[in-house]
Amino acid sequence: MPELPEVESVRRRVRRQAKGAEIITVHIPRPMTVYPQRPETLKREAVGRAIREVERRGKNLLLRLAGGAAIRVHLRMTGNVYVFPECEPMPATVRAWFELSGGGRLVLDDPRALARITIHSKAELDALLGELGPEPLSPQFTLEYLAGRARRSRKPAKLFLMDQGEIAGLGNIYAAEALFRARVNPTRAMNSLSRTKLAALHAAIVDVLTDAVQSACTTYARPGRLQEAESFRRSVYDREGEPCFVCHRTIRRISQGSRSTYYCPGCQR
DNA sequence: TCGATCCTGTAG
DNA sequence: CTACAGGATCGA
Repeated sequence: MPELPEVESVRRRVRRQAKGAEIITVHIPRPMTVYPQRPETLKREAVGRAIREVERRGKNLLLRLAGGAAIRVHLRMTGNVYVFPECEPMPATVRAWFELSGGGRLVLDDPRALARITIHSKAELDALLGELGPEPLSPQFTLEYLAGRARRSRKPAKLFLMDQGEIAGLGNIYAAEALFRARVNPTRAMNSLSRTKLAALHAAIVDVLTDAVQSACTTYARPGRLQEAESFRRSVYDREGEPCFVCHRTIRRISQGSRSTYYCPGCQR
């Protein structure tokens, strides 16, 4: 669901509202939320600890706790995290929540109940995050890196971009939008792209995500559904049958890896 | 690489 | 009613 830009907006909000607070109690109204761990484990390891920092790695939201452990929140398709004042009633779709010192409640809200919260030691978390590719908005994500990985991958470009082990944080929307901006056909095998195309794709990924982070962070101040940022203009995603803004041909939808891919058959050859 | 699975909401 | 949804994982 939320992709990197939306998770980043959540991170900034949660950091402002929860950094420094101590976790007083833990409530897991929906035990599956903690799968494959047990609610007891999360309670035992989190209660009494202060939230030292709120970070993001790919689509993972990380609450770094005093003492070295970290809580990992993955929002999946429809999750959202925010801090509620104690006095406000919580939605029925809250799947887990922490009572914080100072009276706030840090809440994981998720109608579809697919989001997950787990707690990890430093070593455990490092191993988990080690599976991820580089952050696309960090200096580690270079054209050299992309070209090196591309050379070894026969995957269609769209699936490559969505592979969290290649690049961390792109999902269905921004992968499609980056391919459009780079004028790359989503079905093209990664190892068949020219250096020029790879350079365009690298730049497009950075541009699209930079724009989207900007939009997402201005769109979400408070609780609500995390759709993609309102002010981000989709060029292809969910525009099947509509005209391309650039060449006016009809946007098409195909299936890749049992997900929808949208693209412009004129611009992306 | 596909299909099922975890779930609920919404659009058609 | 069915199809589909911005994610990820697992087994066939």
